[in-house]
Amino acid sequence: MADSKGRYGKGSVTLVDVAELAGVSLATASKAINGKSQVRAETRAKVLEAARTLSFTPNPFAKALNATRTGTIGMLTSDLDNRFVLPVLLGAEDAFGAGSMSILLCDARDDAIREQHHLKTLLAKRVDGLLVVGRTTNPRPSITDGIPVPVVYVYAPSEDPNDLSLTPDNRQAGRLAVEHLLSRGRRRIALINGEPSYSAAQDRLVGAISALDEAGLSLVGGPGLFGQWSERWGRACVQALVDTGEPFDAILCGSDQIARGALDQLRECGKAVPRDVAVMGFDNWDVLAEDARPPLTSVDMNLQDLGRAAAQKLVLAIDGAQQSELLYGKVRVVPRESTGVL
Amino acid sequence: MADSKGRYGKGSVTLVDVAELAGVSLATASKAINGKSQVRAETRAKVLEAARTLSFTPNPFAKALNATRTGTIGMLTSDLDNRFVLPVLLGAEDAFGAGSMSILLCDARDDAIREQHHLKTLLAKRVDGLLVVGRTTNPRPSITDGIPVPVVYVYAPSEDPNDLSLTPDNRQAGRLAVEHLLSRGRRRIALINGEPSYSAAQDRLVGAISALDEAGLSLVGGPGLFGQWSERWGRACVQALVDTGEPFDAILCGSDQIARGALDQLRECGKAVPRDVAVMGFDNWDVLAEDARPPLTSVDMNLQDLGRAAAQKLVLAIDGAQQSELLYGKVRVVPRESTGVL
DNA sequence: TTGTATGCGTTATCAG
DNA sequence: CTGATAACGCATACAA
Repeated sequence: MADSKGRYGKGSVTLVDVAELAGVSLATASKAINGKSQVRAETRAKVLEAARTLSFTPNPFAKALNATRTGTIGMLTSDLDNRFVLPVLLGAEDAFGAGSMSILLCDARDDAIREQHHLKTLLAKRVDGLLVVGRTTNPRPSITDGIPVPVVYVYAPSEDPNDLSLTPDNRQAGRLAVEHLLSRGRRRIALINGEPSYSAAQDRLVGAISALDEAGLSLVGGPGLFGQWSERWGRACVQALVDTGEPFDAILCGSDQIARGALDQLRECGKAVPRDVAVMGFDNWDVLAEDARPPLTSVDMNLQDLGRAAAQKLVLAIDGAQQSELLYGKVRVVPRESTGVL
Repeated sequence: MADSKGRYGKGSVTLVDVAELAGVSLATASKAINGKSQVRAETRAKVLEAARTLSFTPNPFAKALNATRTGTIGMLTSDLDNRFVLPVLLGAEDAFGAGSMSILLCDARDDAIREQHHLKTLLAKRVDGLLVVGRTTNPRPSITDGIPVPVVYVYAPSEDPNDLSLTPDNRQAGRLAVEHLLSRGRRRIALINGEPSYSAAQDRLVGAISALDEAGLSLVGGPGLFGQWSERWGRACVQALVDTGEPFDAILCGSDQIARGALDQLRECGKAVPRDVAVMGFDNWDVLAEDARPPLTSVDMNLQDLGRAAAQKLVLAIDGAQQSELLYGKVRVVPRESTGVL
């Protein structure tokens, strides 16, 4: 806060002012305010009262000069302009805010040079810890070496297994998706995947196949249907699938966007969803999923929880709890009409 | 940075260490590093060299203790979980980053209590200025009163005309949209609008009508087509429009989502786009617009530029340039196939 | 229980 | 040009 004149700096009220008004010494005022035990209750009350009437706010810089903690953490994002980092950011902000930590935001625009620069800046500002948020779930280079504070990697795990990373469980996502379709009585499932360079695409495929395996089934059209994360790709694949004449009763799509394309094309091909074909996607992007025709079943990656968990881990690490592991965030199926009546 | 042992605090290298190594006094070292003129070039070189070998980084808190500036600004968002604030955030981050200012991020979750709390926190951290980012373009309550630092409002302008606000020019957006359609030879234009409680919806309508007026035209179906920002609403309106039998050759949609719904329904009604009907939306949301069938013409609100401009204004204000006005950010039409061949 | 004195790392003001 | 030295606001060891 500021003084009555609404200014910082010279004009603002300091501990000395509070002490003066309370009629005690600087040291006593400090102890009273910081809840130290060696001060009479009565005195403490006086000080607190004085602090309140002056609307005293301790200068964080003077404080940080002695303390080891600064109460701020650095958030280093690779690409803010990405709808996946937003929920992570949100979750982290939520968790930190609850613990009265502030977050310093830096975005690297997916550029290593900028990342180095921002890293320097954050460390210069003496952040207590670092949260590194990736652009994809592909493992990314570690920055932990030589960094004097704890680092937690979210979304994109670190390549170094000695680091602490949190990433959504894409294998489990693939598995759950298939299990959901199986539970709806589907047996001939095709998978229209996204870009092969994304480990999310690969991992979901692995999960899906293993779930199918256990049921003695395999993917209609084969496991190699990689392409783009776009509606266009979804449409093209459905058309190709129909053209082959191979029967199928479900399409698992690598993303909600792909699923939207698939839905459109199925309609044009005269296939009813979910009667003839069940369709589901990944990400549970509400804007796309809820207004699809019919509303789209999707796997929610629980990104906000992931961000929250990462923040909590970081706080723990700052408090000295050394951890190094790769943690997988829980995911869940959100059923809607596209895979059958509820 | 940290010392060779990679720690902060007691272990880290200070200006004293640098001075010692360089064989000069503390004061001289300080001047040399801060580029003060009263120091021999030779001496300066020595100091700089020493600083480099020790990888000295000035302690920002000690610095801030004397200075009035802290080099950080507070960003107070109303709702991070909103795709419109992201570009604004990005632009601001970009502008601040270029000027070596850091941004402290706080999200109020659209809750006044939380906002007050975060405001307090930010001020306690002695931010040099505040950027308040709204959730919609509806004017929002001012927080400027009693705040000891400059405040700039982005996206949602302040209700107080004495504040400095930046908001996208929605009227101009409506006008440009209509002018674009007119330039494509369309004369019978309908407007499917979003929620009436959004001033964005109202302002765009005003702009559209005035442009039509000047051409001696008026909206097909009347100006009252308010509803939701959803595909569903777009579909419903198109159906209703077709049912009335009233002829139309263009549909201006309040958002890209609405436009997507409109496109879908037009196809089902056997209307070809853009041959029979031109369609355009607002926001230029790439994911929706580029993959639409056909790709959707849309008005880009230039949110990232808006954020950048706001950041620059804030820096100016921090430097003492008092300003108080409501600035409108430029918007632009991004033509795609849905309004005609290019 | 309270007060005094000192240090945290830097910048700024003076002398030299 | 350079170097002591006093702030800056707070916490804390130590003395009373």
